[in-house]
Amino acid sequence: MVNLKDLAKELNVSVSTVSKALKSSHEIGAETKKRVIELAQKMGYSPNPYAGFLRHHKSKTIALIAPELTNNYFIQAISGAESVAQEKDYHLLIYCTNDEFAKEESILKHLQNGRVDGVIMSLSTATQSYQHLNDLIQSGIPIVFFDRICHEIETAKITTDDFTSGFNATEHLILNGCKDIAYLSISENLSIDNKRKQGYLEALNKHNIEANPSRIIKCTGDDKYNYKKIKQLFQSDKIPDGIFASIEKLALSTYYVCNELNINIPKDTKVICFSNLRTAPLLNPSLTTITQPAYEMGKQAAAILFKNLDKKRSLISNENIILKSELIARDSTKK
Amino acid sequence: MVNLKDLAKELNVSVSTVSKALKSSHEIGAETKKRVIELAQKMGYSPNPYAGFLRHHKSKTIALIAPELTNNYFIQAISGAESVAQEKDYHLLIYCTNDEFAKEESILKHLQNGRVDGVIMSLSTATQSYQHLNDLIQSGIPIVFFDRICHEIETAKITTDDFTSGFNATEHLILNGCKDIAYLSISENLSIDNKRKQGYLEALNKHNIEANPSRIIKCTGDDKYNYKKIKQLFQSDKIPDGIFASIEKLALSTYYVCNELNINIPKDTKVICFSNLRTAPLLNPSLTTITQPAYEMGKQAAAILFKNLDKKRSLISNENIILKSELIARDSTKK
DNA sequence: TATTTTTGCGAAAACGTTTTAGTTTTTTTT
DNA sequence: AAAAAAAACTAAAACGTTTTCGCAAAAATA
Repeated sequence: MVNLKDLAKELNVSVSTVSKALKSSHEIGAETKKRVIELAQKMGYSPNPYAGFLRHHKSKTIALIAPELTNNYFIQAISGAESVAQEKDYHLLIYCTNDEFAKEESILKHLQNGRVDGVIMSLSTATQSYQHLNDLIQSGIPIVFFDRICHEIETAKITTDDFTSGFNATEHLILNGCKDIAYLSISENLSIDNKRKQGYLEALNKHNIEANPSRIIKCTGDDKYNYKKIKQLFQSDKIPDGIFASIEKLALSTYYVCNELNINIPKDTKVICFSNLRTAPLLNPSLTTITQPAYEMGKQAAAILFKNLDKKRSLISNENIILKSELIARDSTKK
Repeated sequence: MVNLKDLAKELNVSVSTVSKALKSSHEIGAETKKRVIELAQKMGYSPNPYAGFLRHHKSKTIALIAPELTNNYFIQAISGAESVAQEKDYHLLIYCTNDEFAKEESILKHLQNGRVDGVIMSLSTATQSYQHLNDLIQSGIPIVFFDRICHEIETAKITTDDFTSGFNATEHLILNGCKDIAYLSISENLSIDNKRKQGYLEALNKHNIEANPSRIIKCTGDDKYNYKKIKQLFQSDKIPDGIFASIEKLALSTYYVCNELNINIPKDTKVICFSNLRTAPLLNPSLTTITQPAYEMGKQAAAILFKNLDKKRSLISNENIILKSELIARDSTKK
């Protein structure tokens, strides 16, 4: 790997001359500049990013932390963030917490030493304390949250209109004839889950349907467990005539359960869920979804982070950016 | 951000003492070690990764370059690589080429300065020359290829048994009654595509079916274009009774076309494809797939890269690791 | 007790940049 | 012609580590 010293020696000039020539400083004569630039080109010189860091303390790198990677929502968000990073000539580190609090803590601790200039993240479902987040921010590294945000921390947060979407989803089921709707919850720790649930409750309330606490099913990150839980739901005397799944995989588990138990969707029970599944129209039956603008959310999260990185101060002021989700009605909720 | 100097000043010892104490060097007395470690803990010291790089020239970072991110195969592979990186205490940079050659070139050029210790990559469909790959390797940064590999470069390559799988897929269609099978090709530049196609041709040959060149449909990265091309195929006088799609999205386009044209799968035409779609069993009809062990491929690619990073020399010796794909028969190819 | 060895620590160089503060030479101004 | 200013370049410090070398004091050995 060729460095400034190599170039300097070859040209019989000093290292500082080479450095300045490459930055086209006015201190260097036209002739010298030309020679330096040509040789640098020829020898394939590229400044060492880590040496540069030591001077100006900018790593040109950001991190994105997600609870899962193999998830249609997150991968689209990552893709959005990646596109902005690439455009800004930044580098993007990816970390996955696997929805484990310990891993989330450990990852954040590893980032406290200046490896990255900023962080974009979505909380793990297991996260209930926020010390690790505050620590990172205190050490001068800003965080922007998206989707699974942390209200307790002052910074920018990108979400969708979860309450409204939860309300609309539930009302959509009601308007299609559902009277006994179950809500599949992913985690009480998550604000998005709570908002969606509140929308659900509000819609029931508006339509004078009494909310039944036993119809709020607490699911987890474990597919097997969820499957069992949902199966129980459909093996009881009275099965719900509508399912509102807070996240995609809970709806898919519902599909599998209904397949096994020979329950017809949408005749016996209707299903709607938050989802970024591209094959939703091709499912059997096609799945009614509330689709979040995941790619756009990733883009905006990155954009707002970069906007703040340009400033001096590392604290990002509190800001809630709320994008709209789209309800796409398909056969799984047909009357 | 607290550094060694801060700790040294606070404890009235030298910087080198602090450094050694933290590495638990035998040169430092037990008492001093304890004081240093305790203060470091208290002040939240974490060594600056970039300063360290300058000494030992290890960035503890690798890059993964993929042609797309929003793709079930690649995201699983990324997830596999991420898990290994995290286990090895490495950091993973993600880059997406969008299947553009220029972007692939530019990304690789940006990595030549030592930002990463190694690269895991899958070629863009547009890549036909390999200078940029050789340049990177020449500059001391090893590359491991997975799936969309480059035969022309000596290094480790992780693939699946594409020829055999292509053969099996085609034979599966034939055994289910297909006599006129179209192959949807994604790019002639890609070795995986060629291998799959050869498997297809070999199966036809074995079963005494004459290969028809017009049944090899050259698709691209553009969904709209592919849709049109496939639609044409199904609007001709004689439609194929079997479709073997080289990649997932071409099968999905086929589903959409058949939906629109009211062509019944599997009655009118059967469909099989390479796919890592988790909802394949839930599609209408459920989709017969050849599923690659994507997560495992990502893991192995990372593992073999790390194994070589431990060694001194940066050249990875030629090695072809071939994993098995699995054909999962579902309704889309039912007799 | 005199000598050697060990222990515990510090000074300084090195990694590859950038930047500040010179220094020399040339050019311009008075 | 003397003084000032500008141009073109260099030396050296700095960023935060690690590591080599050196040195003094203490401990072990002769």
